[in-house]
Amino acid sequence: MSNQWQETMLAEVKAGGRISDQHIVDMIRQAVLSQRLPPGTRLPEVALGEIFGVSRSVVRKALTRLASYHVITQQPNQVARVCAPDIDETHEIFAARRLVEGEVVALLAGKLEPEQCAVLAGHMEAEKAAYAEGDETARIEHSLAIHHYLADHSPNRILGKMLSELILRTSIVIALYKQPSLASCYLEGDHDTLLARLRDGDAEGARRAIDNHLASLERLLDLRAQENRIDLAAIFGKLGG
Amino acid sequence: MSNQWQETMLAEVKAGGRISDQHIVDMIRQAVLSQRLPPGTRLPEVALGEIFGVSRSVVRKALTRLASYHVITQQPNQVARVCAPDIDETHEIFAARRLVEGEVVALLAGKLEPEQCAVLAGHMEAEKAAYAEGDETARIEHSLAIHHYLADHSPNRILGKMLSELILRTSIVIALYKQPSLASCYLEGDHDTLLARLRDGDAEGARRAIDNHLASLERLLDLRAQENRIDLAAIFGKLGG
DNA sequence: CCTGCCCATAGTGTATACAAAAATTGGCAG
DNA sequence: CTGCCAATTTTTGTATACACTATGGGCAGG
Repeated sequence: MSNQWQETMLAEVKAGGRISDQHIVDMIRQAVLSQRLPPGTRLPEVALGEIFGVSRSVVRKALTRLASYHVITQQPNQVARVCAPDIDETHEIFAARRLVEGEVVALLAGKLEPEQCAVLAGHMEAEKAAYAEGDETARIEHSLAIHHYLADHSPNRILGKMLSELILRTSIVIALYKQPSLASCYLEGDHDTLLARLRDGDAEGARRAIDNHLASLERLLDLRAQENRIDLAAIFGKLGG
Repeated sequence: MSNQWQETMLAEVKAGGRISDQHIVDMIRQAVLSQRLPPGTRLPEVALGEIFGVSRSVVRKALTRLASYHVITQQPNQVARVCAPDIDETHEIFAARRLVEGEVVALLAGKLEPEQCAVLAGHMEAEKAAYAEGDETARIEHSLAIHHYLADHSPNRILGKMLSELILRTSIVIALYKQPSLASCYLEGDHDTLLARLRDGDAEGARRAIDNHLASLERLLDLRAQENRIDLAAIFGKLGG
């Protein structure tokens, strides 16, 4: 449990000063988003308390909220863990996100100011560059920034919040089910097509673009016969060690 | 603060036995759904603790979760209150619900077993009867049962959960903005039309039916120039008392 | 009569103690 | 060597104490 993300958080704590449950929620969410803490990771309350320099009360509040957001699972008397949705749930997450993000971009089509489009375009450029350099961490960062930007600027703020949550859950399942053979889940041109439709004010085109994008992304995952995926990993781990 | 719902809850507590935060969440949610606790109601932690016979720890956990579900609002150092969304947010809630519930019924079209349709038909009959008798409480109960049944049986469970939450939030805004002149928000035939489309397996028809239904419902509310709605209530209260 | 300040009260924020449940480890028997 | 049981440790569940913040009412001053 003495991993990388802990040190990152600790550093941030020491720099920032007072820490509230909101900060803890944000940090853990960020760590999950950027796939620094993988699905299934144990999150004991005392350990988190020591890391953040607060008592269990605050940690518990943060964990309760993270559970509401479906970032972690909490079963009675058991340690909280980062969610690890099964295959069925993964399909449902993607379907829900297609619906919600489709509506958000449809609402957004033709409503973005030029400078807002420029922000999106900037992230797209950066994403492309990061992909070219093979910097997958940076690429994910910019890809997420694009989708979160859409969520944050949704004319319907409720759909925006829903989309934020679905982006997070999508990140989790990508971390879980990404085909090991693939170095990246980059889909060349998808984001550019979307931006073009948004600029044109083509609501239905934007919806289709996002729908295609997410469908392609889902296809990049390995979502067959789950059964022993985890058991195999354990076995290989033993053999390798 | 010594209202009706408290007694109902207390009775349930004495009957049931041990109470967990989940029970508290359910009871408060139910009380909000059935409009027994109106928007803006104060929910102090100690009072709730005494009512349910638990300490603030448990109450706090329940409140944290209710805040995540947007049932209550929690601002630092202030007492929790039942949410009272403004007009803009009300429109957004309805728009989100149209999208989500539309998709749910589209997915459900042609997939319901005859006995499931019978359950729905039963609630619709009961709703109609309650309306005829002027029993608005019972009518709301059955109307909610219909929509919750759809949510609970959504093939996509994630959309189902989202719909549940949106139904709850819709109840809140109806309680807030219902035109005082209207005795009921009953829309004759809407639910029957929906059931017919579901039976026929007409996905798009079902989507349209729900969309119409919700649009009509929204139109029954008084969503003009909010400004002094609350102030007026306070003034009338003073004059009346 | 109205306004602004101050204090009493109510209520939340956080830490901590103790109890109970789950996970782990070790040893022991087969 | 394997499987099972028990003791130990880890971890969560709940209550409670104390500190801090907001709220409302009364009082002095204008």
